[in-house]
Amino acid sequence: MRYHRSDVVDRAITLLDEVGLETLSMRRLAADLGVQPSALYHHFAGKQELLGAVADEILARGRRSVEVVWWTDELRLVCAELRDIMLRHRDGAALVSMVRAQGVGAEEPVRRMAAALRFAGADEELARVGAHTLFHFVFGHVADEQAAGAEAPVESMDFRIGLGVILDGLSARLAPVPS
Amino acid sequence: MRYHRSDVVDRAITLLDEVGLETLSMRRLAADLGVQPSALYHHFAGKQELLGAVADEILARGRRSVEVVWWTDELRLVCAELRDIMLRHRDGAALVSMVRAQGVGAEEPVRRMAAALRFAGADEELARVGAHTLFHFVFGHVADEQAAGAEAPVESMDFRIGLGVILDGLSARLAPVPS
DNA sequence: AGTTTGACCTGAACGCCGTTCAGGTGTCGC
DNA sequence: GCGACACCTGAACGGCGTTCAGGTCAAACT
Repeated sequence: MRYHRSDVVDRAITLLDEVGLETLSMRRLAADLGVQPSALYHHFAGKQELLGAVADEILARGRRSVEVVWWTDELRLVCAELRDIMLRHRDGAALVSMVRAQGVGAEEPVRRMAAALRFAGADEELARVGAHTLFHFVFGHVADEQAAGAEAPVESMDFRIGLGVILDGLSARLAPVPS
Repeated sequence: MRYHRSDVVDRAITLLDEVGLETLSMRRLAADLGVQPSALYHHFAGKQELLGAVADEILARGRRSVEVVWWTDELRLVCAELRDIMLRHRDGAALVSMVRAQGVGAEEPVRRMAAALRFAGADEELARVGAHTLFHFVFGHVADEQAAGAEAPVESMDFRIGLGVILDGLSARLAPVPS
């Protein structure tokens, strides 16, 4: 069989769901494709780049368009959507966090949150800080859920509460109480 | 030379600062101590346990007592202190996050934050959620700083702002505006 | 139609890694 | 003096990411 870059990414995602991030190795993925490990290096410079592509593909697959009603609702929806996307794949949150921390992809979530904040009237600084704060909350929280191994609770109360806390804090900086 | 568990932990911390988390291997640590790799398994069941002990030691070394003035100041101080501790060691935040996520140590920061919140009048749920939210913010933020490789800015504006956002959100749930 | 290109792959090797195990050795309490 | 035990040796196992020189085959070009 002969593969394209996207075939390899697809199979990597399937394998990720089967065996988890820790067990997902170049050799294992190659064996799964019926190919020598060295063949993968024709498509990717290394494992980091592969995982970056996997993370970006996972994020791209979950895109939904959101009707904007009110900025805090929009951010709430974006965060809930990101949580759903992560919960769709084993170790999804850990993967995306890792990839973003190493600067090899997964920049879209932060960009989206920052854009929503700017749209809500935040200045550049607050948009940047707020987006990172939300990112660390959402992905940290979901990574915890997934590491716990438990099946995803249909609705996590803690997630809603924590998200509400941050949004309230942002709210106070965007729409200060009239004097 | 003959070593105790604590000697190994001490040397591991020094080596961590020298070579970083990625390069800190059992074999390298053993070579550094002038000992066979297998010797380490007399002190620790595996690498995870070693890293857990290292994280706990790093956290223990940074303990300061804090005079409580007002709960939001206390939390601000605790978070700033944790940030300082992490910045003292290469990849400190990444190490502690990893160790906590895998449940092999580093539970004190969350416990301390939760205790402070309970003391401020939070119920069990808000204390738990608030503590995790703060943890993910502090360690996520510092991990980003350290991954960027840049020397630690003496004072990070973004850290203060993000922390302020979360504390404001918590504040709203602890001391609701009088009607 | 014949030739060339280049995408995709092979097979072997290199130097790491964490971990296990059977057995040695020296120090400390009795 | 002696036994117990904390600490270590030395060798091996299986796995990892990565490199490299070279092979193959379909598609594009003349």
